[in-house]
Amino acid sequence: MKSNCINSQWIGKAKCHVCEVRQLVLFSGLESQKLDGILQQIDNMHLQSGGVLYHHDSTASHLFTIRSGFIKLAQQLPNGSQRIVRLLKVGDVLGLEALLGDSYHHTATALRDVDFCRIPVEVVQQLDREDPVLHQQLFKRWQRSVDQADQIITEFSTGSAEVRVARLLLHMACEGEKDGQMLLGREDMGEILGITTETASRVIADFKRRGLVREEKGLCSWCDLDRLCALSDT
Amino acid sequence: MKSNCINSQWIGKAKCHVCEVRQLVLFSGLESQKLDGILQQIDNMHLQSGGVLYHHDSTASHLFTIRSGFIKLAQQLPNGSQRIVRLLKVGDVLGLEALLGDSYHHTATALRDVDFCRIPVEVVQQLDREDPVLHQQLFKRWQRSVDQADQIITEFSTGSAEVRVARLLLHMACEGEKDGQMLLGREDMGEILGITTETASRVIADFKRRGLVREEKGLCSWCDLDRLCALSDT
DNA sequence: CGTTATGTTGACCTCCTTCAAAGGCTGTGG
DNA sequence: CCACAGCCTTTGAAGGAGGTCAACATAACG
Repeated sequence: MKSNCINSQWIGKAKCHVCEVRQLVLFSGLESQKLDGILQQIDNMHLQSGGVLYHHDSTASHLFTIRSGFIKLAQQLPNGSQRIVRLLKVGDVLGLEALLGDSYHHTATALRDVDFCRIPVEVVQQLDREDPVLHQQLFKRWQRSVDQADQIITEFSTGSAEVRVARLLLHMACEGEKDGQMLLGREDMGEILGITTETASRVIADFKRRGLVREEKGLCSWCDLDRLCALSDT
Repeated sequence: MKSNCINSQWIGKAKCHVCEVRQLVLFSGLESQKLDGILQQIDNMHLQSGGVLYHHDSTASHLFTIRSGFIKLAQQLPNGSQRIVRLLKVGDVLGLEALLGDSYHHTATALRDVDFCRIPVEVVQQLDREDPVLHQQLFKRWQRSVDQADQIITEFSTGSAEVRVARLLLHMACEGEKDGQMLLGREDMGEILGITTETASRVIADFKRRGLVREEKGLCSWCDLDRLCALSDT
């Protein structure tokens, strides 16, 4: 077990130059020789569904980049419940606030088994000073966080429950892996969409009856993108 | 009239070294001599309530920083209505996406008369390359955008209408000017909180009857912070 | 095989939306 | 100065969507 990652499993040192998501991840713009120097500081790790990468308010010492799987960022509400504020997938970076010396602003939890790289904040800070390419990459990642938050507001917190669920399914279908997109648990759906677990369940069950989606052990084996799309901008 | 700012009024060249919000705005960390060189490129402008700083999807050629007043950032929804995704006040920076060569991601509108500075993106890009202090400032501004978006999700898009309105009033009271905080129009409230204009009106009217707030020509002349606070984390 | 977590469904009731109309404030023109 | 238009706020009535609470089903697991 490593600090910061609770119950995560260490896989090995990062191999960014042969990484299949090279085009997506943080160091995609760096030249190979520059890259080699820093690889030994980056850990390639695995965490199973439900595992926590970091907790809200804990000291932010690393940035993370997702190699496979999904991660949710959640914040605690004053009344005790929690709200999911971001849904992250392959190529996304989390923990940028570490660069400012802040504590983490969210609790990051794996929605299914994830592979990710864990990068010490000092490594990124140093590269940021030296390399204008990474520098610009960081701007892009930050902007991406903003855009994703805006999406949660406009798509997932606006409109009827039915419409929100339809948008979420479309989102997962587009962003998801090719073979059978994952279907979120009803509770997670509720916390993303600002509705109750029961309502999420009712809508999904209704969609299944209407033949809009088919579910096979937690996976969405098929869904009618056209009709969902039509629903989503009502 | 200047490009990008519709019906805005030009006041003069920026005088960052004597700016009363110096501590807040983007260039607060720069040394004076460095500052002098760039001031002639920064315009100090005024826009009256309802005026538009920039439109969604228009070419992003400037960043903006607010010297006084309030600005809302809104996005169009597929069905035609709009949703406010951010509420900006003195010291906040908007239009950061310009640094990435994007178009603006929102429409920025003055909620009341605003003074702001308009900075060409090239100026910031150049300083960003030369000055590590500004560089770090930009990270901070981007993170602030993220935090503000998260706040819209957790505080303004979660809970009952009453609770949301209470949180919004508290937000305006804390962030607002000292002498009589402004009260938003009911339509704006609705678009921030994800409720209808009528519901916003009903809640405010009810608050007034219960003695939680007093309104005098668009200004909130008084409000019971304690009771609002108690309401807000229900 | 009981236990626990998760999904589904029903009944009821509350809160919010919708549609409609009336009241108030401001600015404009006669 | 008054009348009127236009905009925003307020209020009412009705209906519906979603929340709440509870029961039951199902699957995973020790």
